Amino acid sequence: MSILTENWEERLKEQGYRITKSRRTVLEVLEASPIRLTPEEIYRRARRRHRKLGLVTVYRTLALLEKLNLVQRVHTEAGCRSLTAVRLDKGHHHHLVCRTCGYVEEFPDCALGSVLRKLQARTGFAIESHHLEVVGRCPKCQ
Amino acid sequence: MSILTENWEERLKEQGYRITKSRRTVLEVLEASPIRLTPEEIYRRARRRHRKLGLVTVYRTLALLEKLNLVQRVHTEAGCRSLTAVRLDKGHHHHLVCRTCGYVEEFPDCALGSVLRKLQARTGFAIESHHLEVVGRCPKCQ
DNA sequence: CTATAACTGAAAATTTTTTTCAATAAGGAG
DNA sequence: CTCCTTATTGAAAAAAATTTTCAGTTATAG
Repeated sequence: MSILTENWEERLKEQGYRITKSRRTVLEVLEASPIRLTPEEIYRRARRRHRKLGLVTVYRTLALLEKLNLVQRVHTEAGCRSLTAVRLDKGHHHHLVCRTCGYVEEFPDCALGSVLRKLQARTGFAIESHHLEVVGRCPKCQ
Repeated sequence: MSILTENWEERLKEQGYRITKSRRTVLEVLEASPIRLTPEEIYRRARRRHRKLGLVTVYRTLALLEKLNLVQRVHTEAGCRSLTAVRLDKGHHHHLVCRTCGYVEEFPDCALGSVLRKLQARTGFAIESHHLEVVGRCPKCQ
């Protein structure tokens, strides 16, 4: 369990949300998975622990966990439906994703500071954020 | 018109595809738009020039143009449905996107070479590609 | 323990995308 | 230019993904 998700209950409570079996289960499923999962996959896995769980609740829970930055969407050319748990509480990080099995690894360093400053100067944009996704094959899938 | 899209007809023909009014119109709509567009938006604009065009054909055409790298998907937190024309034929490039109006600007320099080499060495991944999206507010929207 | 407001599941609705299939049209051969 | 083959198209239907509605349930503050 990561630094971040250790205190997920507090995070929810702080904002007035309740701690429920559905939320706990969805988060546990994502935490336990080294690979990215779609809402449907999360639903199937979560139902093994929580029989009455509905797919709708999975969607709602994912939206909440995403808003609280406990969970993130993984963007790839194949689609942007799957999600992964946020494991580092370092704030800024990106994803290294295996094209074959979906394994996701976080990495904190992107060294884009100076590139973005130049880009901002050149274009006149007020740059607010950026999103980097690195795709390859993990050691097992090579 | 960009270097790339100047010879889109040849590109299609090379691969055995035909040049049709639908394909021409969809590509023209995307080329003429400084902002990213969803399939639905492309359909609405394209129909002004090509009345009988069907939404299905827009989807099929976009899939083809994407495969041929004449068009690209723009990924943002708000969703990954919209597309933009590829304007530079420099090969590698990324997108700077306005959060407010959807204006898209390409930029070629990401300076990630050494970061990716280190990442590959550290993780054992065989890194194949990466995707960077920078979000901000364009000069007009600030 | 109780009250209350958040949360839930099921069903239905909506939105997005894909498939099917008969009709049409692009473009090479002649 | 005309014919022929085959890619392409539009419409309808189907499938897939996501969201809304609503009545019943449950977490938790007091």
